Amino acid sequence: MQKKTTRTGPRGLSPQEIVAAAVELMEEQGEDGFSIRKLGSRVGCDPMAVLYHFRSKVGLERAMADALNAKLKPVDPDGHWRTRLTDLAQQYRDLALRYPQTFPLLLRFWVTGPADYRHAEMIYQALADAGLDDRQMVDVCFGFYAGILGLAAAEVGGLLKPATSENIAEVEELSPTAFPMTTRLIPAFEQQDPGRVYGQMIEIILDGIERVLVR
Amino acid sequence: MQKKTTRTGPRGLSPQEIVAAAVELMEEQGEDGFSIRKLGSRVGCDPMAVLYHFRSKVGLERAMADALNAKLKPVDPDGHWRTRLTDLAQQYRDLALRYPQTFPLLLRFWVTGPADYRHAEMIYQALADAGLDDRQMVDVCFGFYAGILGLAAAEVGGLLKPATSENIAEVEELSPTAFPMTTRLIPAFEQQDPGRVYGQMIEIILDGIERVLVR
DNA sequence: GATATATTCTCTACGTCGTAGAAATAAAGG
DNA sequence: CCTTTATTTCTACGACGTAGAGAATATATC
Repeated sequence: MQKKTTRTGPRGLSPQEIVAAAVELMEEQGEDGFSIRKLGSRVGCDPMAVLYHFRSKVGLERAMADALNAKLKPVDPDGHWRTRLTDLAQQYRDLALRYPQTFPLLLRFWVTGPADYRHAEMIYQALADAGLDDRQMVDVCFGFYAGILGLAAAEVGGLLKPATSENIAEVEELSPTAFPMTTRLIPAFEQQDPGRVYGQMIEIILDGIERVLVR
Repeated sequence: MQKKTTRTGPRGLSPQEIVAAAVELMEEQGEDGFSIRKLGSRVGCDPMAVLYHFRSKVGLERAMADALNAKLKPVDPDGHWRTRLTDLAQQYRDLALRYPQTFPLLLRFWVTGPADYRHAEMIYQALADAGLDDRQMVDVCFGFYAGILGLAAAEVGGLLKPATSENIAEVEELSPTAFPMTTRLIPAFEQQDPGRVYGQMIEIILDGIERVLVR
């Protein structure tokens, strides 16, 4: 009779490694192809072992989001406040570009874990250096964060890409009288550059923050 | 013998009504509780009839997103450009608050359908009135849209809400030396107001747009 | 060392899901 | 009438998340 080869009991499965494998799987297969079962077979354990560590699929996804968040590096505290916020914003963009499939989780779980506090603290300090008062700091911090995540998510969603020829064809179908601006801007659509849009928008927000002071 | 009561063949099932019922179902049950099968039983047809009209669940979700988008009303074209953009931004906020479960679809399908063009045209015209050149108009339009959607999504995600006592307790656990700002701002956390954060951020963005001109 | 307890992992099974494929019905055009 | 086309239903399949029970290991207590 065949002896059962499956072994149970503690094997030192590390939650961190599971999360890392989960992010990898998500990037390879996308949200639709991502499942606890596939993840289990990838890390070589029963699917239920994953759930034991994270309680549910949602719990795992939360952990994945926090793992992404934890990849951000502290900004240089000696830089100008604008430089620091720009740096942080660019880090979010880079994160989104490197993990396009996983990044949207950050917009499902707006607060994911301890890493959030570190980033918020950086933003608060930058805004304090900018001269905002306490209430403004809190308001602007959350607004800034939400705006950045929206921008980064839009980029991985493909909104900021230069228009394809199909896009252009679609726009050319529009009535020039009903859509005078849209049709006029066709040449500009083809020359869109996600990085430029992103950077431009960051500048706009930082300029706006500066003007909070004089209002 | 019981006569089969199920009837097949055209019955005048309208895609629009299906989408409306889908949004309703999504609002009642949330994303997890939302399924084609439940939707079918709600509109009184076989689940596959739904798929016939929308090809797939994703196709249906796209249509739902576009249906939400189509609820926005044109802004008064005679208003100041700032008023128009503020109005539009507030409409997105209202939409998110009224359809919190469905709204996140807009961040999955960044461009959903024809309604998008109408909104984009409004933004272009406002930005033209603000004095931006063609390239700036396109860049800022997409950036503005992404930022607004991020803000609205953050609000329905609960990021902008005043801190709960559990939040506060969590922050109080942080080291005051490692998190000087965060701990200092505790009083401000309790007095957060989503509407104020949202409005403040819109102002910041509009101020920033204005300053694009003088750079 | 022996025993008890807690932790970690596997197995089995259940209900639900999206949807491919085929068949049935109705409407429209000849 | 017949043929074609557009709708709707039926059936069935594989995959999914996870509850519940049990097995194996580690750790604590004596």
